[in-house]
Amino acid sequence: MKTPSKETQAAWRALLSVSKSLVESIERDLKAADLAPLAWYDVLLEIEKAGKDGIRPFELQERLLLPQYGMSRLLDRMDTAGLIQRETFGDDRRGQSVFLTPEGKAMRDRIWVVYAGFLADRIGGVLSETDAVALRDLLRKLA
Amino acid sequence: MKTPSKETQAAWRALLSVSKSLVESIERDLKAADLAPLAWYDVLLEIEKAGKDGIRPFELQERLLLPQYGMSRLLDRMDTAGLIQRETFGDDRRGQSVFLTPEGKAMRDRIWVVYAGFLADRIGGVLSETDAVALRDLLRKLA
DNA sequence: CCCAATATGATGCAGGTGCATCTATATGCT
DNA sequence: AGCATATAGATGCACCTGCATCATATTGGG
Repeated sequence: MKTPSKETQAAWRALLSVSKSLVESIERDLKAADLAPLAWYDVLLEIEKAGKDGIRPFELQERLLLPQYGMSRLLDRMDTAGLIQRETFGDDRRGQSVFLTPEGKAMRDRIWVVYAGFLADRIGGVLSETDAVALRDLLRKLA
Repeated sequence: MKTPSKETQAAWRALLSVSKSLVESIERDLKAADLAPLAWYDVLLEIEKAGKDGIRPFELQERLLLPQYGMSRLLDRMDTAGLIQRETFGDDRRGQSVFLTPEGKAMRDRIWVVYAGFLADRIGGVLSETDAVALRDLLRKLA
């Protein structure tokens, strides 16, 4: 049987526990500030980056690594919350294009205040620029 | 507003996406082999490490970073699946001690075959020992 | 000794996720 | 054109998770 080295196992355990702790931490911060969760931020950001033509749900799925049904329901909730709009368009009547509402844009901005603080504090405050680059490079090897 | 550097943001995005992808990947492998999910493995391992006296649920919560109700229900399911046993004991009649059944031990062993292969392949195969140590150290700074 | 505070674990409810499947439209092969 | 296949997105169902709260047992202060 293939057996991973102690170093491999230690790196993996650190990866699991650190990412879990950090995600839970930022999610708590967002909830405490009455803001939407991280997944919503990612969607809001992608839509905003897409610009005035909006973006197709299936493109969002691919970029954010969500399953199709997951994105469908996430967009449902964000729509209900008034943060996005979905419009069918003539080109392909199966599809739709997703846009931010002003409230969606405002929500992204408010989340970013908390999120940026978290990143600057919990990551920027702990890792030097050199460390951050090294970490990113090591993680990329795993991708 | 505090703004995290580009390097900080890139490291964070890599951390999020790599840990997510790897976890989904091992979960898929386990499911494909008809085995229990990762969280179950962690519990089975901790119980086994605890030895013949078993382990208390609240100790499992602390070690595995699960909320109390999460561990309570996880143990319910594992009990129903016949992998563990819970016994109340005289010392503190609020509490209980958790033990592996033979099936639980067997499940842990079978999961480890898949899990070890995954780690050796997807991490050990990609990172040198030096890389693995460096990654672990960088992640520890974030903990 | 008694009562408030604390610790251990369980549970009702609302909401989120995975899986399979469904509907509707578009494309391609003959 | 006609029909099989593929693509975009929605949804029913079972299960899982978070939150609040509960029940029970223990501890500590007066």
